[in-house]
Amino acid sequence: MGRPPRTSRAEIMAAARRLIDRDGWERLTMRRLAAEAGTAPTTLYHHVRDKDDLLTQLLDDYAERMPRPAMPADPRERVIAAATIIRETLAAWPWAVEMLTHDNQVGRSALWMVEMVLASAVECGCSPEQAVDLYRSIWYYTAGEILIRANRGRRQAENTDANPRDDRIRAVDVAELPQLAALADRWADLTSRDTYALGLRSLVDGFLQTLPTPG
Amino acid sequence: MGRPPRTSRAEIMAAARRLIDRDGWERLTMRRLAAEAGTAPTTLYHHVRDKDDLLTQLLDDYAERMPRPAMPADPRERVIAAATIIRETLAAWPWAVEMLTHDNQVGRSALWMVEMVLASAVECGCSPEQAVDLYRSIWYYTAGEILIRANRGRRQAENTDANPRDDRIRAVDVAELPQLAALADRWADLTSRDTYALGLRSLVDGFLQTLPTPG
DNA sequence: ACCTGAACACCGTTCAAGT
DNA sequence: ACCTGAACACCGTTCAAGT
Repeated sequence: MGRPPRTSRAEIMAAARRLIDRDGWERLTMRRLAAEAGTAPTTLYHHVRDKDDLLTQLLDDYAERMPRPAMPADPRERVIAAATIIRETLAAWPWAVEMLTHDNQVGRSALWMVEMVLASAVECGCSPEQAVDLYRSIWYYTAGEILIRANRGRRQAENTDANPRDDRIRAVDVAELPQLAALADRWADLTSRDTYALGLRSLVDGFLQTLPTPG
Repeated sequence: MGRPPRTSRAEIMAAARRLIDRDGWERLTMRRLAAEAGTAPTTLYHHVRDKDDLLTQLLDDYAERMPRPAMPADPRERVIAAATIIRETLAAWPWAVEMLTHDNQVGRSALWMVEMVLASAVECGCSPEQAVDLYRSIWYYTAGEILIRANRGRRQAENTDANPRDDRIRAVDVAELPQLAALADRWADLTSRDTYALGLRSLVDGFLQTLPTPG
């Protein structure tokens, strides 16, 4: 029962996706993955170099599935739109961001979005160098937003009556920290709103405004 | 030899700091920490609830050591200055950011910096809600920058001749990705520059510019 | 060629037992 | 009260042996 390859790369990847979607990204271990794929843990090492290699391949596969919707004609709006797609794609799979900050390569199949930001920025009047600077600023902002938001969600799930975490904000010294004290009650609400678009637009507008207007 | 407490919280924290500074944040384990502190791993659990608790205490201690330099008079410059201090403080200890995105509470002793941003933003003409939005945008940008930069450094160290990682950018399709192709040779240089201040200023300027000018 | 069990060198944490 | 060894339930990875 078994001379032809019984376990394929595709099967392993599919099992990994199932595992992540069902149990969460942090529960993906080689041993559990092997169980999910129906093989021995050691067999996996015939198809991937190590766990890092597995994750990289997983990420590339995911990036390939990313939608490539039509882009607005206005270049500035195109920068915004491209960033928003990056953000929405990654927000749906926040583990990918954790991966991206660790193995910081965007993956071949996501490069078209980097290109989109760069080309649009140049159309807005940026030099190539400035385009890279803008792209990097947007990426920092986006990666930070997703990471923090993802872990916020996870923390909220754990935040039972037994271990409340917001006491620090609540018990704030009114004299020394008046703004925080005044906002303490509304802090949870205020920080749970989605303000990604607002900050993104501020960043892009603020960056482009320093350039000489074309024409 | 041993009825009075031989191991104190302070000793454990000092050992943890030594371990992190010497071997790096990812090498901090309960077992290694115990060895460094000269006790049994199980003894640690008398002084901290679990590893997460240890890290939180470690972070609070660190935040307390943070400098509180004089702030500029101009409120907009104060926003910039406060953010820059956050960034510089955390950049010196990047593991803290990783911690912060996981256990997303700034720590009591860092709250004065949040207050600084909020109060300055209000002085710039923000409503309290807008001040929170600006603070959050800045925090996303800052956290992302530090995380990505920290892991960039780590990756560079590992990037031997044997496993080059920049091939993706180099082997880019000139027809489909012209901007990237044109920048390929300079990509490493361009992305290693420190552009934190530039992006921060863009973000703050872009945000504040949408407000009605006071006076 | 492909798969496997046993083994190595680790983790965080609990708990009954020691002083 | 404070500390401890043994143990539990895990990790990623290697390697010699099996079909």
